[in-house]
Amino acid sequence: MSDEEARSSSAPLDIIAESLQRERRRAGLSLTEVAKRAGVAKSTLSQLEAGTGNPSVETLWALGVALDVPFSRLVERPGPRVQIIRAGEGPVLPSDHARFTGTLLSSGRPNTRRDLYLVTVEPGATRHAEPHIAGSIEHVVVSTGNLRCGPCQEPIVLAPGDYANFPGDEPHVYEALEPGTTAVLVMEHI
Amino acid sequence: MSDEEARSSSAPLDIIAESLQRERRRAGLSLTEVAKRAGVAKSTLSQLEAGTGNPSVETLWALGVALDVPFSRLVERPGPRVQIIRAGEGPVLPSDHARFTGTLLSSGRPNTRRDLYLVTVEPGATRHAEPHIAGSIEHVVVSTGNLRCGPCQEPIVLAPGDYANFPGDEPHVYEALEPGTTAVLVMEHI
DNA sequence: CCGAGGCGTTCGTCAAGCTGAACGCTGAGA
DNA sequence: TCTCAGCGTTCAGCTTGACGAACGCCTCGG
Repeated sequence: MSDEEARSSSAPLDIIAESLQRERRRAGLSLTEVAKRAGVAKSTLSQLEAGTGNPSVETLWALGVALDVPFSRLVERPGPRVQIIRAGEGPVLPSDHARFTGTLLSSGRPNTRRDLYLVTVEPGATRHAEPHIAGSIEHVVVSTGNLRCGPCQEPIVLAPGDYANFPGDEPHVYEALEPGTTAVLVMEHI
Repeated sequence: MSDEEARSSSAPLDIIAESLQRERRRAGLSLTEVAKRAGVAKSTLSQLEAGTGNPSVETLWALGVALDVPFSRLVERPGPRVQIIRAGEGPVLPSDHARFTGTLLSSGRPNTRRDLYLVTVEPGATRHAEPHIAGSIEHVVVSTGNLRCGPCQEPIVLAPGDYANFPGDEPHVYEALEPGTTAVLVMEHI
């Protein structure tokens, strides 16, 4: 990339500059006011919003508190808007067992932190899932049927409406106890 | 808090110190190696892992890249392990309409970025939800019944298994078209 | 018409983060 | 046993971020 343009994605400092200004505007606050609340010099904030400067964590943290947004909102870029996936549509997870289907409903790009699946499981075969990347957590809400799932050592049984979460970074199982078992799976990558 | 102890939660610099060391160990890398990959002096990294120092964003970003973890992993604290909430249990969302109940299944602390709800809606009343904090997105998967939901201007109708997401930071509605309508709601705060 | 108050930017000064070199330490290998 | 390579820590220096004051700009209100 040449110089000033097309850098609208990569550099963290530019993302911070954008985020800082966006969040401040949305809060309807003046630069002066935010600087005062955060306890940083307004000159510092001015430079940060201009993309100049390389804030320390303490400075950025203080600004996050003053703007009342989680820290990570300031260092990452926003996303799209509306999506619908009808039952039966959407990309289907490749599965070793025909009795297990997982449909990817929502996924962020590589550095995103949660995937949303609709899974259907039929009795007769236990799906042994290999561990995913470290730190991931799986959240399961059963819609219909009964599902045994969880870490291999300590699986749990969920009925419709039941919810559980467990580590996804160690071996775990999915097994239907009734035909037509469906569940919503939120795979969270921290 | 007195001095060194019990500070295991608040200060961002301590969180960073922990995270940096944890991620480095899990990657099986030496401090020297990580510093080299990230292009920062190993003295800098040493101080950061010791909790001394207040890194700039560029430095921390480089370390995140070198460790191959998302930036936010370094500035936030890990979580618990396993949880189950049986149908009917769990804290219930206060609602203006008796015909709408939302049960909080999973939530992080204030700075967390997604809440997981099980909602049940009965026909007869439309729930007008006030906008939540900016940037939030709502993901809905219908378990049973039929649900009309979405932004006030453009609501959509979902059948069992259908999925949709829409901005949660503008007015939106939930309305059941059948008795016994239930859905899983992932409220994502970016 | 013009002074007051707020806004965001720019400039010198000072403290603090980042650096590279030197240090003590441990373990493998001749 | 001695050596050497690699580890993580500590120490002066230079660079740079954060600060406060002064500046130009705009909008009210007398």
